[in-house]
Parts: sequence; C-alpha cells; structure tokens
Amino acid sequence: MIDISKTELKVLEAIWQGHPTTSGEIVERLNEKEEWHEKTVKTLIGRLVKKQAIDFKKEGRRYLYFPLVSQHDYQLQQSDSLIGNFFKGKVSPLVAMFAQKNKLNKEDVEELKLLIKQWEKEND
Amino acid sequence: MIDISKTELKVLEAIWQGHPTTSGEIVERLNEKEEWHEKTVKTLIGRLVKKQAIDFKKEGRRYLYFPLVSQHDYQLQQSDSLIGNFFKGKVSPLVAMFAQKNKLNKEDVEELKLLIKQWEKEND
DNA sequence: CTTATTGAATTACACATGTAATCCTTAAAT
DNA sequence: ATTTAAGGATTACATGTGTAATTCAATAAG
Repeated sequence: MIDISKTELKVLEAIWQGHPTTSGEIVERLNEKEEWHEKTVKTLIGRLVKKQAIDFKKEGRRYLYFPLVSQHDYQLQQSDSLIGNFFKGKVSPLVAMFAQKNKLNKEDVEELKLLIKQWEKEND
Repeated sequence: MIDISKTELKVLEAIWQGHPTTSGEIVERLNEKEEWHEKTVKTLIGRLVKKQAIDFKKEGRRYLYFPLVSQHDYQLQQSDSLIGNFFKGKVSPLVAMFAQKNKLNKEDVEELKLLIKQWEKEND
C-alpha cells in the first residue's frame, strides 16, 4: 500500500469525514482540532493526489476531492501490518497486552464475547 | 516516545534478539533475512544511539550495544497508538475487523476466551 | 474592462531517512 | 616498526516530510 505520512493521514482523515469536498472545507475540518495553516493543507492535499491516495474532479473553478483509499481498507492494512510484525499475525497477544495493562473495560470485553460467540457459530 | 524509522526499527529488533552485542553480530543477524550493507547498519546504529533508543559500553576497542527501549514497551506503545487513533482505544473493533476478514483461527480464539475468563475473574 | 480575490501550482527550505563511502584510530599481522 | 584490517565517526547525497510563501490563472467585484 501507499506510504502516507503522519500529517498526510490527518488530511486524509478529514476527507474521509465526508466527500467529495473542497480544500476550504478540509481546512475547516482540520482546524476544529488544531491550528492548520491553509497553505500547509494545500501542500498536503497535493501530495496525497500525487500519491494517488485521493483524487478530484473539477467543478468549475473549484476542485472536489475524494479518497481513493477507503478508511476501512487503510485501517485493516495498518492493523494487519502491526499485528503481523509484532505478534506473528495473531490478535490475542495484543489483547493480552492490553489486559495486562488494564486497558480493557467491561464494554470491550462484552463485545469480544459476542464476537467469539459469532465466530464459533460460523466456524464449527 | 522516540520516533524510530522503519529501517532503524529493523536494527533495533536485531539488538532485541540478544544483547549486549557488537555491530558485527547485528549485521549478521540482519543478513539472515535480507541483504544489509555493513555501512548502512553502522549508520543506523549511530542514529539509534543519538536518539537514545540504544546505548553501548566500550569493551576495549569494541562497542557492546544494548537497548534502552524494551521491545515490550515499544510494542505496547505502538499498539496503543494504533488502537487509540483508529478504534477509539478499544480492541474489540480491531478483533471484529479481523474476524470479518477471516483472520481469526481456532487457536487465537481459544486464547481470547482464556483472556476473557481471566479478566472476568479479576474484574468482578 | 480593470482590479481584487480565491484557488491551485510551483518554489522554498530545514530536518529526517535510506543508503553508503571516506576518514580516523587502534589493534593485529608481518 | 610498518602495514593492514576492523570498527566507529564523519561526510555525502538523493528523496521524503513538515511547514509555508510566492506565483499563476480564473472568477467575482467594482
């Protein structure tokens, strides 16, 4: 998959929020969290286009940007890579690590139980 | 935490394999998987020292390198960051994603069940 | 029609990264 | 003692990244 830098990812996430969208709107979304200089955002948008992570269609003078990489695919790819590199491709060691560090809560555990029940229904 | 680049991480992983250790040994370990030029490895070792991810003690003419960042801490930090950014800090959405993509197997699920049982014993 | 404004494209520039080569010092070999 | 080899330190250099400013083109305003 394409290599997307930290700041580029922030911009891409703003686009995932809703698209197609304009550079102005992207800047506004980003500025809800922290200060982003409009010029910086424009540069990052340009780099994302060059990397083919997003594309645009011209609507008169304005450009409407949209993602070429889905958020879901990106997250899956990144998660898969982390789990592959660190935990030999298995999720349980990661969950074990979280459990050990007290980062699991009731809700999370309930959802895990549901997922397991579901998995067992389908794989048996 | 310190920012460690892709290639630096490979070198650090070689050091985690066993330490303290020499640059020659690090080069050898790396070359088991892929071709690494000795000069390149030396450069990366230097950068890791500067970043204080590793340190060394001189043993005569030779330097013995060892990690300052534990593999466990690093993995936890990275996992935490990924889960925080992508899944609002909860592991279950990640597991759900894996389940959906058929990336769960019996063994993994059994371990998850054990972890949950354990968690429920301790948090009730 | 001329001017101001608003994007986007181009240029800038320092620091990071990937990938080495060269230099320097010290120990080993001759 | 002189040469060579081995390792670390320094230097190199293209490309990536963070962060903008400047330029260019087209539309909107006067």
